[in-house]
Order: sequence, then C-alpha cells, then structure tokens
Amino acid sequence: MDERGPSSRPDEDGVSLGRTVRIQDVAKLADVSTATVSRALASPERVSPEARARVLEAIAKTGYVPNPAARSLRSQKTYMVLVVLPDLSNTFFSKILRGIEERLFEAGYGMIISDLDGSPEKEAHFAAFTAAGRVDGAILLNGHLFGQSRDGEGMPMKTGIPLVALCEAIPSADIPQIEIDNRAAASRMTQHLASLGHRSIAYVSGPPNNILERERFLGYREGLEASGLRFDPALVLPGDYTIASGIMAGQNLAALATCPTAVFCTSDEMAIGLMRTLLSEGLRVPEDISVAGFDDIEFAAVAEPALTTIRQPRRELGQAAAAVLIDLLQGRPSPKRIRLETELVVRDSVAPPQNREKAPAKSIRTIAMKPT
Amino acid sequence: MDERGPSSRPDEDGVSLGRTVRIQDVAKLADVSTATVSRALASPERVSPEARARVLEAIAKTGYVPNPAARSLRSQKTYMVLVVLPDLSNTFFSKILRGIEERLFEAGYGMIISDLDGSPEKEAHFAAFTAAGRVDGAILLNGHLFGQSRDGEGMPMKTGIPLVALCEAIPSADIPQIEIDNRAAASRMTQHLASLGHRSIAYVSGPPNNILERERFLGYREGLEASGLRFDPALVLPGDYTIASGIMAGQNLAALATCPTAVFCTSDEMAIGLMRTLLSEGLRVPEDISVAGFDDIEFAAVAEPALTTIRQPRRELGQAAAAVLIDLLQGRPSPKRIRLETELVVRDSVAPPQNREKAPAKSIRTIAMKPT
DNA sequence: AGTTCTGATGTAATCGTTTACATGGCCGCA
DNA sequence: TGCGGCCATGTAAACGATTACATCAGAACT
Repeated sequence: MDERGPSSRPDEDGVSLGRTVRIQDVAKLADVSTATVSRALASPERVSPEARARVLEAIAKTGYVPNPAARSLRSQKTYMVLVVLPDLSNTFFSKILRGIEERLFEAGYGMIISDLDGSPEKEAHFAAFTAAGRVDGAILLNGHLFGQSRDGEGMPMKTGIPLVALCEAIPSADIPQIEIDNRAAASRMTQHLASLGHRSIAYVSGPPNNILERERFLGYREGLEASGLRFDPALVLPGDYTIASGIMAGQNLAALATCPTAVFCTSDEMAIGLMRTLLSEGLRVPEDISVAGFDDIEFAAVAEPALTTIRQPRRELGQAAAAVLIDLLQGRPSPKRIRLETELVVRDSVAPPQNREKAPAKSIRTIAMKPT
Repeated sequence: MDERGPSSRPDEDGVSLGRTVRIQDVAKLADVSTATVSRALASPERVSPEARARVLEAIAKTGYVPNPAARSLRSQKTYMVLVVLPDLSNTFFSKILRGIEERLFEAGYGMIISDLDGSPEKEAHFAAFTAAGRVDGAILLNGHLFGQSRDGEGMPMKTGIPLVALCEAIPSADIPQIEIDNRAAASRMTQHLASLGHRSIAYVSGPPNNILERERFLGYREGLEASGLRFDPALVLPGDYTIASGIMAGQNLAALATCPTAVFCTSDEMAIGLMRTLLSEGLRVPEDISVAGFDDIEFAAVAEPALTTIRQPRRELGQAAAAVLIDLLQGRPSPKRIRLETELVVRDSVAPPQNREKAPAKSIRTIAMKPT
C-alpha cells in the first residue's frame, strides 16, 4: 500500500519531511496563508516584500516543489507541449527538436514527443492526448492535423489548444506556419546547376502528396523554366527522403537511357545514398555527374565528395516555432507565418558538366584540368 | 477569462457538451456511480458485465476522456516517463529514442524528453522535475545521475522513482543497466584489425571520464594484448564522438611521425569525419590506412568507403530499457542487467595493410591487385 | 433457518493547488 | 472627520478523478 515508507527518512538539511512538502507546510512555516504562498510564486508583485521573503525562505527550507498535477487540475494549464513528428530517428528532425526544446525549456515548458511512425492508431491516440488536456499546445511537424474524422483532408482538428505547424505547412488549417521557402530554394538550386552549364537535370522527389515535395517540385520546374530548360518527366525519379530511396534512385538513374549531367536530390540523405550508388556503378561525382542535396545535415559536409546543398536553419526553425507557440500560450500576439532564410552551400559534389562521351574514364583527368 | 467560449458549440455525434465531459456525466448517463465508472475502466473484472457495457456505451456517447491531472493528483501516477540524454540531435540517440517511444506507447506511457546539452542548470531543473512527481520513472542515457549534490560522483539521486540506465552504466547507482558489452566489442574490432596484419593501430577516444570510453579503451588494450601488440600511448587520439572531433583526429593522425596503418574510431561520426580529412590529405582508405568505426549508424553503410564498424542494436536497446522500466513501474520483477549483442560489420574501409613506403602513391594500384 | 462469505455497487473523503470573494487597514481627498 | 479606493491578505470553494469504507443482496454452508 505504501511503498515509499522505508525511504521516508529525514532528507537533506536535517529537515525531516514526513512525506511530501505541501503548500500548507510552507504557509505554516512562513506564517501566511496558502493563497499568499501561491501568489508569491505566481505573481510576486501582488505580495508584500516581507511576506515574499518569508515565503521564499520557507520554500528553501522545506524544499517545496509545487505539485504539477494539482496545479494543472485547478488552473487547466500543464506547461507541457506536444511535438508531433513523422520520424524521430531522422537527423533532420532531431536537430529541429533541439531548437524546440531549448526555447520551451527557457519558458518553463516541458516537451512531450510523439513519433507518429506512420501509424493512424498513434494519431488517434495523440488526438485524444491533446483532447484530454495533457498539453497546453502542440507543434506539428507532420504536415497534417490528426484526428481528422470523416471529412478527410479538409477537416482541421478541433483540439481547442494552440497549434503551430513547423516546416510542413498545413493548408487547410488556420494556424501559424514556420517554414522555409522550399519553392524558392529548389528553384535556386536548379538555377545554380543550370548556370554551371547543365542542360539535363534530374530530380529525385520526396514522397508523393507531401507538401514539401510539392513546393520543391514547383521550385524545380520554375528553376528549369527560368534557365530556359525544358521539363522532362523522365528525369523525375521517385524518392521519400531516406537513404534507401536515394540508393534506389541512383540505380534508376544509372539505368536511364541518357544519363543527365546533374541530379537534384530533395534531401541530403537521398543525395548521399545516390552518390554511393553512382560511385559503385563506376561513375564519378562531380566529374561524370553532379549531385545536389537539400537540408545541409551534418554529414553533408563530410560526404565524399562534400555535398552541395541548401542549408535549412533547423535549430532556428525549432526555436521559432517554440517561440510562436509560447506567445500563443501566453496570449501575446504572434506572427501568422515565419519564413526563415535558406542558404545555397556550394561544396564539391557539383561542377560544370564535362563531355564524357568522347573519352574513356581515365583520360577525363586531363579534361578536369580545364577550369582556371 | 474564458477563451474556449466561442468554440464550445456541439461537437461530434450531435451530443452537445457544454464543456468538458466529466466522469459524473458518464455516471449519470450510465445510471451508475462515479466509482463504478472508474472501476469499469481501471479494473473491468470488478464490475458486472451489464454495468460495464452501459458505462462503455456512455463513454462512447459522450466522448469522455479521463482528466489526467485529476487522475494523477489522486493516484500519484502520471503515466509519463522522462528520458534524459546528452544530445538530442545526435543520430545515435534518436534511433534509441524511437525504440523507447515504441514500447512506452504500447504500455500507455508518454515520453518527456530532456536534452541535457551539457548544462548543469538543466540537470537541476530535471531533478526537480522528477522530484515534483511529474513522471513515474526515468531512463537515463547520460551516464550519471543528476541532482547529485555535495558528494559528487558517489551520491546517487534520491528521486524515489524507478530509474533505468541505458547504454552508459552508472557505476555508483543500484539501478538496472541496459547496455552492450563495449569492452568485448572494442576488443573484437581491435583483434579484427590485428588479424588482418595491422601492427600499428591508432585509437580515437571518446570524451574523457565517459564510461563508454573507459570500457572501449579497455577493450582496445585488451585486443592489442590478445594480438600480441604493444600499446603505444602516442597512438591514442582524443575525440568526443562528434564529426568535428573526427576531423581533428584526422589532422593529428596525418601529423604523426609514423602513421599507423589502421585507426579504430570509437564512433562512426568520428570515423566518417576522419576519413574525410584523410582523403583530403591525399591518403586513401583503406589502401593507405584502414578506418573502423563504432555504432553502425545509417550513414556508415553509405560512407565512401563503406565503413567497417560495430553494430549496436539501437532500437532494441531503447525497447529493452523501456520494457524494464515498465516492469519496474508495474511492480513486476525485472532483470538487473541486460546486455544486447553487438555485431562486427565488415565493409570496405578496412583492409590488410599495404607497404606504402616503397612506392609512390600511383603505383600502389598494382599492389592493390594482389588479393584474389 | 441462521450464519458467513463473496461480489457488485454506492458514498464521500481525499489528492494539493489556484483563485473568486471577503476582509480589514491605510491613505488621500473633500 | 468621513468616505471611496486600493492593497495585502485570508477563507474556502472549486478542479475531476481514485479509492477506503460501508452497504446490501444473494449464494453457500452448517
């Protein structure tokens, strides 16, 4: 019945606390009412300096820590935030998470993580989770609202708590969006490739129906157009942002009738997987084919060759989302949309195209001398 | 005062709920007492089938979700678990996290994450967190107990809640440990290198005072000894498991008077960073120098060359830790220590040493033909 | 038939806060 | 001096569940 019995000896400072320290104990010791103790903590300016000092002293003496359950029960606030994401083990998200955690921590909020893992069952569970009032707000990285019933796509979740969409905008929902301009970034990369002389630029896509993917694909086409290149559907290879899909795309690419001189992968994972395949197929990057990525994950800089990519400020994205949510939670006005800057990071995996049909692989080295 | 006002229209199923559905509402609808409703949920066998059916129906009709704060206040259980880790953005941890989350979810527990980020301030905060009873238990990935006061190393945290140490054993604490045999694994890799003919094997360490590091270092020395090789302190390069430290170690390595023929890096991140540096220094892997890693992260297989490493079953480690903690929380007996198997994954970054002093780099290719 | 036990249910106390409302003292203004 | 207002504080009613204890009906045994 009472498992904590044996360990309930006097704790630190010689103050023996029979059990848990309650606000009453503090009140008694400070010779004030519980209301004053509560106020001294929540809104110090509403308590006289002397009373406050006594309360603080009593708290220090007893080691009092407010009981969150009781606090939450009464005040309807949990100081907890739910973060929903599709895949916790993905490098891309974990860096963002860190940004989120930082800000939340500063503001005194805890972070509960839900790895959706593609399971609708989990979605339902976490919809209930929010409904039960276990969290004050949520940050959604999964690109859609969960708990959407019959109405399918169109029906936003009515949780009644503040929500923020991070990275993947949620079109039908009227909630703040924190994101980058995926379209502009993709367009820029495409134009970068084109400006180096590439005329045949393949594209490795993200998962279908993904908002990110739609935007990036639009950017790709825009970039082609802006560079006066024709869009060729045959050069669009399916992917899903994973290393494995990059490897697959590499195989598909190598099997293409006329191999393009450049590939734009919409994630670094795919780019790295793809380079790997290309390399083992005997193609060299960037001499035979240029490869570009997206995200600038840690490994992009140490890939071989180092990956040219688009940097997303992941930590900052997380921080911004958390900041907006906190504003919302605390009733402050907050921007409806934040777009953070991306950056084109030029490394070694992209180079001007070289005429590889004319010579066997070995002699290419001489051609490579050309640039000055 | 009441922000939810405007959105409080009838919800689903046409059942209009003025505000939140309470257990009383369910009780009234099912024509039983609140106690029966509570029991129907917590211990169905203690309620008659008819009553249970009525309760369940009423719950379905009203969409009742128990209020966690109230439940927690009364029952002293939160159904929340704290996971403490040193760096959330690290690939290695995030895969483990996923394993943890899976198991916790199945058992109905939520996961709160604390990214320690090397900040003692945060440790204090989370010590208070557990003390306040916000979680029922914790999984520690950080290798020590927080909240250790004056006594320094030796004083285990007295939180009064079940704890489990994952990966990094906590020597002074009497809590279950889930881990791999780091020492045996490191020894095995060292012997693997030696068995290929390497006589001079460098070691890139983890952070000092880290338990993992200590074990792996012991394994390294053991492996050397078992292979009849002498330990040379000059071949131990400092690292901290990060890519950056691997890059640094690569520079130090290249600067060494007599370059070893093999390097054992105690993390894949370091191995990949190190290979990168080596490559740009003009050394080839594995022809000039073999590189081995530890962990088998996703990128190990697609590194160039593909990394020979030790596979840690990360997801399983997370699952096992969660399972043990759940046992503990539910009063079941649980193992005091679980050691999961590692696996030596042989890829391309390790090869027998080749005599590189006799010939200039170019002609090495002929030597490389040797293997049949 | 009387007693005891068991199983299903209800009643109401309890968990530890926050906070609406009441109180009382003090200041300043007329 | 009297009165409105403000400030600091106290009192006590929530918040919404769990659960110890009481109750009661019926079964089973002597």
